[in-house]
Amino acid sequence: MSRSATVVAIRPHRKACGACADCEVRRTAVCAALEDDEVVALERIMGSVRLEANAMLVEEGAPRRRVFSLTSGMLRLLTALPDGRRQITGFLLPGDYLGLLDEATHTLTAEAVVPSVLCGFPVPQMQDLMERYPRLRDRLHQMTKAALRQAWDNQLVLGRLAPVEKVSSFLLVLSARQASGRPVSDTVPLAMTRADIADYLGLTVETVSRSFTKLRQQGLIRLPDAHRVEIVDRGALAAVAGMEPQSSGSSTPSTKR
Amino acid sequence: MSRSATVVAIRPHRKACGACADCEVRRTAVCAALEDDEVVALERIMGSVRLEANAMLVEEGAPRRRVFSLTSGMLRLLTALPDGRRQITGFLLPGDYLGLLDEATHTLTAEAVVPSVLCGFPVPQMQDLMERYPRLRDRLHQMTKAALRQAWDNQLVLGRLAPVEKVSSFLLVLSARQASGRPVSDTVPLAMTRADIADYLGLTVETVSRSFTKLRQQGLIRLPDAHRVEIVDRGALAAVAGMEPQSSGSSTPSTKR
DNA sequence: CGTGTCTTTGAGGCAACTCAACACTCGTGG
DNA sequence: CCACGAGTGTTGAGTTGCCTCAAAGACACG
Repeated sequence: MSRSATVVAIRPHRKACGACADCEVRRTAVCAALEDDEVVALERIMGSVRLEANAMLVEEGAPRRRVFSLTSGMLRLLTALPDGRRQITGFLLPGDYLGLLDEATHTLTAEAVVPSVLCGFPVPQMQDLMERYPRLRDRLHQMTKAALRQAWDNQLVLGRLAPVEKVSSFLLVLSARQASGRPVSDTVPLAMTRADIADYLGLTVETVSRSFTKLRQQGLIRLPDAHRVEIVDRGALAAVAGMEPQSSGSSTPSTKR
Repeated sequence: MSRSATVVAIRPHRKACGACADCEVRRTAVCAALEDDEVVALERIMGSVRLEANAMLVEEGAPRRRVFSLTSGMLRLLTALPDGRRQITGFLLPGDYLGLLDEATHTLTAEAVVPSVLCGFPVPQMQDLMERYPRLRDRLHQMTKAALRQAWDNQLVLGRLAPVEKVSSFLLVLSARQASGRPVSDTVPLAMTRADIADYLGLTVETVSRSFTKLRQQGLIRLPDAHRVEIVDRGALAAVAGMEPQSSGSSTPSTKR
């Protein structure tokens, strides 16, 4: 079993590897709410966290002592049932925030999909900063709303889309999110495993794999390797994802009305 | 077709039927953030909205001119696919807020499940008030976080629970929400139809009906009539809902690991 | 070059969906 | 007052498609 390589080095973030000023996500993460001269306040309470692949950052139910901002890598957020079933609620990309819900304990487990780096902030001090800089609080509110939007979209995907549709939707959304600003590339890197995709979409690994194969056979995507997807026909993929009527070919996804 | 009886009477809320002061949801809705003497500001920009059953309040994509607070009745929030499939994202109970996401257009369709009454607030004036009363904005932030929590829970339900588990979970959550403060009653009124429940849980009406029957036959619930459920064995119901290990009887929900 | 993990593909079973029929409630109007 | 029809809920029979189980290929790592 490779899963599980628990906590991690938490270094008090000295000016070691370049400050916030030249951070990759300076303009997209929480800190985007602050001016350059204000960010130092954030920097002062900040700790740096490095995670190896599959390392667990926080576990569901654990006390919520710190909140995090992902600077590089990818995290999966998940809940697990007693019998082992998993539901991945979402993937965190660079710039995303961990700890939107200010409850006493974490409501989701967070694990690294690939080696990742985060900024960690002690909760009490973060609250102080939020009072001092209202824009910081506003930014978190805004990120909460974005997360809610995503969660609502996911409910549609989970509840009403057929497997092939789910995978199509997943690819399009991931493609758009990873582009994030830059023009969308047609090559989408899939950092996560099929098992993660399955647990995100409410399917099994086999069904995910078969769905990829179907999309490839229909010429909508190419699969140079298991962790890279080339989107060949974006329009058709969107149509399959159930985002457009487009009664084109004879493709018969499944459950309709 | 009874569905669709579009918009509604919007009266400029005179002091007709008692002011906010003696409102049912005065202490649970958005307005709970304001003192009695501050609420008048809210009252001044407020309009009253009455909906008959199945009337549509706002449609997905329509410009978001007003936001609402539900005072009585029940609303369903949903998205529909071009081919007619529906996913109900959630149900609004008295005290709940409609318009948490401040986007230009509504992201969800809102329809009345039963005759309902709401307070409506023009968006620009509401924003003014939020600047004047920060606690109002804080309250909305808090309600957004609660909604996010719910949406995350729903993802687990939709993605990983078997039909009977879904229905059990639904009953328990609804029971808790409708109690809202008061001690939870074991009799849960179901205002919505089986079709609504199905579209909420990602099932068909038949499967929902059969799930109710199973739970009844196992003695976990009683069904005095189609729209009232008596919870007989809360613990067992929670166990079925996948919230506890409890390897009791021979019940075999389905998809496990 | 083994070993373990991940991915893909195949075969088969079972559960949820589809289709269909019937029971029930509740207005409406004869 | 009762017949009627529409809407809703339940139950049954059959089918489809996803999951389960199994095995082999692909790939990374030691």
